[in-house]
Amino acid sequence: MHPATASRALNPETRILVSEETTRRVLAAAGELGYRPNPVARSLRTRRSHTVGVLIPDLNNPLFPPIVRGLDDRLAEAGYVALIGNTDGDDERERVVFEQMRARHVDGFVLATAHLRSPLLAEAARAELPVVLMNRLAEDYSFPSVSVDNERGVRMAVSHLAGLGHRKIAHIAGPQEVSTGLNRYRGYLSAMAASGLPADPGMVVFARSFSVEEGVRCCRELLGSAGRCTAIAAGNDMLALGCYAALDAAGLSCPADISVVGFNDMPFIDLLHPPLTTVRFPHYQVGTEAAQLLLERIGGHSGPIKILYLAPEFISRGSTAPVAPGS
Amino acid sequence: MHPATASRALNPETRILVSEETTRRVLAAAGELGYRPNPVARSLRTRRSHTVGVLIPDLNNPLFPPIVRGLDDRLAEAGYVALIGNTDGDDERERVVFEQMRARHVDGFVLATAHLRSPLLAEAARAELPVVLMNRLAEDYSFPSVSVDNERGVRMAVSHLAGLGHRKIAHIAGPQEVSTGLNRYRGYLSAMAASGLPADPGMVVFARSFSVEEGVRCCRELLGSAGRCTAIAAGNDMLALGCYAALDAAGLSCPADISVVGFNDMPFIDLLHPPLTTVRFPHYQVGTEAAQLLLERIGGHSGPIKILYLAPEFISRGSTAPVAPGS
DNA sequence: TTGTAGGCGTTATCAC
DNA sequence: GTGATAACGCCTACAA
Repeated sequence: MHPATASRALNPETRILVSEETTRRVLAAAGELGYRPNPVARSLRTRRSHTVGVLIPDLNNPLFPPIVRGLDDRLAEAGYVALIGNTDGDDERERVVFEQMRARHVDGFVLATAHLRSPLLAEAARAELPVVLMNRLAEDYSFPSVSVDNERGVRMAVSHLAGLGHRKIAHIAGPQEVSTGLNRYRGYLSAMAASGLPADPGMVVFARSFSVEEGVRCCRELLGSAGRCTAIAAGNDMLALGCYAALDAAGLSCPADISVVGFNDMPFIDLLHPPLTTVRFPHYQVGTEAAQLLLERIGGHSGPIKILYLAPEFISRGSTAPVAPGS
Repeated sequence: MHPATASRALNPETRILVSEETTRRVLAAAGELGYRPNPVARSLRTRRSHTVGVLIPDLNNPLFPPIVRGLDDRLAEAGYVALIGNTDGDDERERVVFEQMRARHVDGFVLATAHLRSPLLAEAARAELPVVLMNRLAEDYSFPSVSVDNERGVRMAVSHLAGLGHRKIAHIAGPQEVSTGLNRYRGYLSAMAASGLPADPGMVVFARSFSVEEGVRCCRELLGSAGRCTAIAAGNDMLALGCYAALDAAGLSCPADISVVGFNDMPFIDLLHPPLTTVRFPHYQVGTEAAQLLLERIGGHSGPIKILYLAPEFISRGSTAPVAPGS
């Protein structure tokens, strides 16, 4: 037989070069023999691995599973697979995993882990590989990215609280080296201004990480300060969970004494007592859109860099209530 | 230069064949040039992709992220990466994903998705590829596997309830085509016998899936039956969550009216009201051990097939209480 | 439309 | 201890 002809017949892209009759026979034979083209050999020849690297802090963060599924599903449609790397927010691990994936000749990267000033971004730029940021933003527009409009999300939360009569609205801000932390903080400031509420610096506490423990610590700090707040807009649901615990420990009740709003709408967060009022984040779509953007770049699309924002949705549940008359 | 020699020097396994001096020079040169061996070419030659396929039902099930991290971490140590495939419990999707991974020449599989009578297992056997079952069991010992001792776990739950004075202990059983569902049901039966409690068939309802909705349905059914139970041992935490909802809807309180025990100790399940009493499952270790078993098979280890059970741990929290005197 | 030939980067197997 | 050579399976000029 004629291996080259068979190859042409097997590959949908080159099939037009082959007579229908031959194609038919080749496909039939391939079916009989259970023939499967070897993607390794193909990769060696075409220098395409049909593989992309995905760096996230930690798959155990409930934020990520739906995002990863979105990525995976869209990538699979295009014949790609994702290699997932967990970095635990550690810069060194991040670098190592990135290098290992490069060594495996991934066709591109989706980074959900980059600190705003991470050396990884410079390295990625040098690599001249397609890179898409997810749930993070490069402020200088040097990389395509997909994220939720965090500022708008927090504004929705704050104006909801203001609408309930709250004036002393505190914010537990996430880490400011991370774009979500920074932009939600900005959203808080602008929302307070827009609602005509005073921007009291004592009403903001900065968490060192998006964790329950930090939420507890920050909430405790807020409770200890003079002129106590009547509502808390937390940087995310984890921090809000910390508030629940701290309020409980302080003998305060949510929402009777203090209202709490989260951000993300984590799975099962609606089952807590009280069910958490929060800002929903279209996790799955963040994944599919990031995959889409990356596929476009991999496909040689060299148009302008796209910065995609997905709209957040405000979810009103039981953790917010009108301000108590006494306050 | 001498490509073959360089190759030998670069590969730790064959380095002994090369003089120290040469090795030193090669490594130095490689360092200078930023040389990275191409794993694709290596795979083509050695027929090893250093890649393994992992099939799970759904990454969004909170059970899986920690398991996958365990797998990933152990595999990474050995220079392997995991390709994660979500099958959503669909036999056809399962087959397709499996085939695609085979086409990518994975070196082995970790299956967490196989129904007891899934055609996938036969296919896997035919493939003569190393396969490890995770959180599932092949009853005929034809595959290595890692799972929790489900029977023992449920026995711990039931004897805890019996110790609290409960005699009418119901069970919401998971799907019986899945080994976890089946074995936990068996555990319930044997525990009831061991505690000298009657095995009333009316006290068992079978869920069609491990989901909150099915938990609601089954719990409702239990509540509707005569001689109502005073405690429920649910097949897993999701089903227990369904019980919470159904009890709520029926105006009953947990644990005052009915005690509930789950299985898995899902993340955040301790934050519910009441915090769920459950059986902990060492998720991460299931992942690392499955990876270990697979690596052994891939490494040509051809000893007897290992069936590994990890011990469950009983976690007593607020959803169980002594039986009410009136009952 | 089909055949031919060379090469992708690595390593196994010789021979030296 | 090192060099030469072929081969892994596929793709793609180019020639026929």
